[in-house]
Parts: sequence; C-alpha cells; structure tokens
Amino acid sequence: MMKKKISIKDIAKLTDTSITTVSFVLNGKGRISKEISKKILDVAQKNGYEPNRMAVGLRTGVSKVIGLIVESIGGPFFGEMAKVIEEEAEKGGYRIIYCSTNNNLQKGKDMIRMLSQQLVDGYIITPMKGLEKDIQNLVDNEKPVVLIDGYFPGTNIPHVLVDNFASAYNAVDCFVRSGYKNIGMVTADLGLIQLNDRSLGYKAALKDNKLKDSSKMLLKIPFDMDKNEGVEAIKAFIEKQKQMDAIFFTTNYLGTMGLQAIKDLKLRIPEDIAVISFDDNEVFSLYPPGITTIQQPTYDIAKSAIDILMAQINTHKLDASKIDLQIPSKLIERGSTLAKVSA
Amino acid sequence: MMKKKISIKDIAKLTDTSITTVSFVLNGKGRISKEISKKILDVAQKNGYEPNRMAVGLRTGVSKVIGLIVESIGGPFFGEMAKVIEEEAEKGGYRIIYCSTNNNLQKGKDMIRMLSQQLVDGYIITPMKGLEKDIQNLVDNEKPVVLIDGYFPGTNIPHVLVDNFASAYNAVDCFVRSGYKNIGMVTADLGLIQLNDRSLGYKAALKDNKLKDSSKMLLKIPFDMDKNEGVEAIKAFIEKQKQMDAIFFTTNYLGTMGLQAIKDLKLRIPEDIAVISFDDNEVFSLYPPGITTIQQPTYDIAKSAIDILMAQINTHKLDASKIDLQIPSKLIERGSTLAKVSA
DNA sequence: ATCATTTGGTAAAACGTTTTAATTGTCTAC
DNA sequence: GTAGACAATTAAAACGTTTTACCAAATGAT
Repeated sequence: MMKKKISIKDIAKLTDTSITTVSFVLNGKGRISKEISKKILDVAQKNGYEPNRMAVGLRTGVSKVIGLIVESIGGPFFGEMAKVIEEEAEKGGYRIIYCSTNNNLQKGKDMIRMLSQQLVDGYIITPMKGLEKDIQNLVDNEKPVVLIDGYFPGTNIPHVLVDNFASAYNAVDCFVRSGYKNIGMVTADLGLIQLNDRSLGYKAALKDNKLKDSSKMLLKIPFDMDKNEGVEAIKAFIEKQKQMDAIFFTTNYLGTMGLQAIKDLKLRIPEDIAVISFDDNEVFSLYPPGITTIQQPTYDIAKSAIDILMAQINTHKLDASKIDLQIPSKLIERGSTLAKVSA
Repeated sequence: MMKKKISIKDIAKLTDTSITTVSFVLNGKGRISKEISKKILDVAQKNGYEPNRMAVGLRTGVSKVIGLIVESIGGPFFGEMAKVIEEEAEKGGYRIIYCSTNNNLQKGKDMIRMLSQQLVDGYIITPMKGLEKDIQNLVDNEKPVVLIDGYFPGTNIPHVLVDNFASAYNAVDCFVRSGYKNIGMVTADLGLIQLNDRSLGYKAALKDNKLKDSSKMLLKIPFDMDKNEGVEAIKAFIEKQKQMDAIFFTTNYLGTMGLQAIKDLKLRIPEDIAVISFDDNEVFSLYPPGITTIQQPTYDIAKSAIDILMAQINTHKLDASKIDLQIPSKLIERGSTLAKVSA
C-alpha cells in the first residue's frame, strides 16, 4: 500500500519519452504522433495518474478553487445557495472552499486575506459593512468577485441578489389587497443594505397606498439580541401597537421569532394579525394556517452568481463592473393573509 | 494597483540576505542573528508578505486544507456541523473544502478522487453505501479520515455519530411512559446504517416493553420518493393503521412530511396520534403543540470529528482505527407526547 | 541537389518554497 | 599557533508541472 503517487516524470520513464511529451499529450497541446500518444495515455490511465494540483497551481497560478464567503452556511438560504454554487462550479472543474464570517468583520477580513494567498481563483462573497475596502482591493487586483445577497452602493462590484425593494413593496400590496390597513414591520439592525432596501420598499408601498405613516409601527431588533429577547421584544411591540392588524418580518429568523411571539400572546392568524415573512421555509408552509412568504429565488441567484464569476475567470478582460442583477422574488400566499373579514 | 505579490526572494533582495535566511527567519528555524531577523521581519510585515500556498504545498506535501464530504450542505444538521468544523479547523490554520454528494455514489467517488490529488490533508466524510472501498483505500494510504453520522460495520475507520440505537430506544420509552402502546415507525430506504440502528433501537424497545410486534406498523419510504408522494404514503399508512396511537419518524425530513400528513388528515396531536421525530429543528419547536424530538449533539459530533482528525494529522502515527464514538442524544419533550388520557 | 518548411520531439527554465549540506568566520582549549 | 567546536549564513537541490525555444529529420518546392 501507500504507493507513491505517479508523476509525469515516471510516465516519461515508463514510456521512454520526455517529460514535455507526456505533458503535451496529457494536455492535448503540442503535436505528438498517434502511437506515442496512445502509449502515454495508456500508461497514465493504468497507473491512475492524477496531476499534482499544487505543482500545476504553482506553475500556472490557477488553483481551480473558488472561495465562498458567507455569513453562515447553516440556515436554509445559504445552505441551498452553497449547494447550487458547488454543483455549477464542479461542472467547470472548480471546487469550493468555504468560509463563514458569522457577521464578524475581522473574520471576514481574515478570510479574504487567507484566500488571497494565491489559493483561490475567484470569490463569491456576501458583503458586510466594513468589508468594502478589502473587496474593492480584490477587484482592483483583477480578482474575479461576485457579491450575493447584498452590494455596496456606489461601488462597481458585480452583484446579484433578490429585488428587495420590490419584494417588500409587494408584501405590503398583498396585505392591502386583503384588506389590511395597519401594517407594521419588524426588521433587524444589522446595517445590511438589503434590509434597508426592504424597509424602503415597505415605506414606499405604504405611501403609494396612502396608508398612515409607519414610523410608529416599525420595530428594529438590535443585532446582538438573542432569540428569547427578540421574541419578548416582538411581543411588547405587538401589544403596544393595538391597532396593528398585519405585520411584515424582513427576515426568516425574525419571522419565526414573530410566530413564537404571536403564539405566546395567543393571537389568531390572520384574524387578530396577518403575517408575511421574508424567506420561505418549511416552518412557514407547515405552521397553521400557513404563513405567506417572500420566496427568494435562491437557485437563480446562485446560478447567476457562479455564471458571472466563471465568465470573469474565463474571459480575462470582461468588464463585470456594471453588473447589477436584481432578481424578482415570488410571493407565496398562504392562510396568514386571507382576506380580512371586517369587524 | 495589481502589485505583484512579494516573494521570499524579493525580501532577500530587499534586505541583502539570502533566500534561505529569509525562510529560516519566517519559519523560526535555523539560527539567525537578532538584527537580521528583525530587519527581515520588518520588511516582510511592511510589504504584507504571505507565503504562496501552492509552493509550500508542493514542497512540503501539506496543503492545510481538509476535505468535507457530506450528503448535502443544505439542511440544518449538516449546515450546523459544517459551521463548527470550519471554526475548529480554522484554529489550527486549516481551511475546509466542501463537497456534497447528494447521495449519489458516483459523485462521492469522484469527490474522493479529486480531493486525493494531493490537495487535502485529511477527510471528514459522511459515509454512504458503496463508498467503503474508496474510503478504506484512503485509510490504507495513511490519509487521516474521520466518518461522521455513519460508519461501516466491520471496518476500522474512526467514526463519530449519535447513538442511534439508544436514541430510538429512548423515543419509544418516552411514548410508553406517556401511556402510548401502539407505536408505529416511519423510516427511509436509504441503506444507511444509522437508519438501521434506529430501527433496531425501536424494535428492541418494543420488545423490552412487551409491546406487540411492530412489523405491521412500520413504513419504509423509498429513497426516490419526492415530498408529495411521501406525504401521501404516510397518510395512507396512518389511515390503514387504525389502532396506532403514536408514531416515530426516524429523520428530520420524514418528520415534517409526517406533520403535513397529520395536518391533511385533520388529526390532533397528541390526542389522536402522538409524535416523535429525529433531529430537532425550528419547525418542531414551533409547530403546535410542540413536537418531541431527538436532538442530535451536532456540536459535539463535529467537534469530536475535527479533533480526531487533527490528532491524526499532527501525530503522524496515531492509531485511530479503534475510535467508535457514539454520543448520546437529548430527548426534547414537547406537547406531542403529553400523557395519554385514556378513552 | 539545395533550400525552405513542416513534423515530431525534447532540454531547460521557471513557478516559490523548504531543507540539506557546505562555507565562512570566531572562539576555545591545548 | 593550531585543531576542533560552534555560530551565522548561504548555495543548491528538490517538489511536479507548463511552456518556450530549440533541434533533427522528413517533406516539399525549385
């Protein structure tokens, strides 16, 4: 056992040819006769030759690895994303090296620094506040980069994400169509542009529908609040806003916290309060009476991101700086937004 | 911009020393005078020197990367796992390269082959039927390997997973304590040893409690069934087993399918049917009246796995072949197993 | 027959490290 | 003073590839 890996040099010796010849045959370059080619291919095959990635990487400067930096691979959204990205990358012979930042800025910076030690050919990153410089630096150094799930306003870094503004706008519209007029919103204080866009969509929709100003019916959960505290905060919020008859949660995890809060308060959905949450997931489809959600097109986002990245990698001088892909979401209507029966 | 990365050679030139000296200083080897050391360190620091991983890898044969091969990174269980593994690995300066097999044997084989092209120093793998040979081959070639979430009976590959037998046994016990006597089970037909162990635990518990033989009240969902078909199958199963008053789902996804089925049939939990599912997750805590679950110690499993792997990597001649870590699970009791009120 | 071209093949450099073995001084001990 | 020990430094080989530039032989054109 422990057969030493066979190298190109060994194959050369075995076939009585030169290293160059073997390399040429294996890569389909140069011009080598059919017979010699066949002999080399046979020997390579028989001995299970696999090129040494490190050597190739050192010589050519390409690693065939792309770095995926996300907030956390756990969770349905990024998990699903990672899966698609990995599958698509694999088709191009690329592998994924995965890093999570847990929303920790320093960790994000570290990750970028590590990966840039010539070990990845491109990056897919979920941006976070404070990482602008580091990412811009990659771009300036002509590293292929695609941002997903967020972007940096005012910079020229290609990005693909759901259309957050329109999605939130549509959610409010859905409430209105069903007869709800006092629509509150719960969001998080993470400094993420995507949450901000959702807020803007919400506010714009209120305004367009001539509904009362929302400043009162808006709750921002601090980023460092844990789950239980969050539930309590939401409960307090709901109790205070007596007239509120519908509530919009801007993220998945806020939505589940919200359900817990509503359950604790023994309120009925949608009779006492209608609900919409961002990010569809199993809880929402199962939880009675079914929670209306904004389903992010994870597949499309991931697919587009990897495609754009590959395009950058392959055609070296592609100008991707103008790519701003905002993909529409899908509103999944369930029981939580049934038409209101006026009291 | 696009400053060419600085190399050890450049630093040598800049400090008027030799390549060797720089390498020695940077790695704390050899014996170099304080003054020269300082000069070199300063220059390296100032220019943001980072060693070229490829070159190091080629020269030393270690990549500082470990391969994580799981069924699918999506899903709460593996996602959480991946997170812990990545965090722990990072402490030792290792990065994770991630691959999912989607339960596809060929893909699993391909992954192992790719990763073994000298690009990872160790493997964490969720085993699947048919991969025995390939994995054994890694072990024979002295590659560090740890299996998680499953194992190959009769082989000597270190593994860490939840104690599936005891977990299932405890679930049945919980039903019995609450007064349920006709306990059915729904499992999947994936050929996975862990599911088999769960079945065995279930059967043993039935026997020890002198309950009626279970062969009738056992449903096996074929591996290629989609979600809707699964729900239908479970509905049919429940309707057929009139006397069944409790049901045990051996996986997360079967559990949620089961909830859907029970909901469709308009049965009450636990009055009409008590429920326990493997793998705790948000749905189960939220879904009224709260579903009792077997919570896998994901953190412990992941932590142990990476620790064992690191131990193998660092102390080269560690005999890990006897490591068989079966970690107890935690039964989270919720409303779905409240004491039965006899009719 | 001679020169130009093509065809089939290879030597050698380079990528950026690590590490062995060698080379210079300096110092100690006799 | 000289032999050995030791300290500080370095030259050079090696890891496994890719690729440039070159060479010899065969073919074609005149």
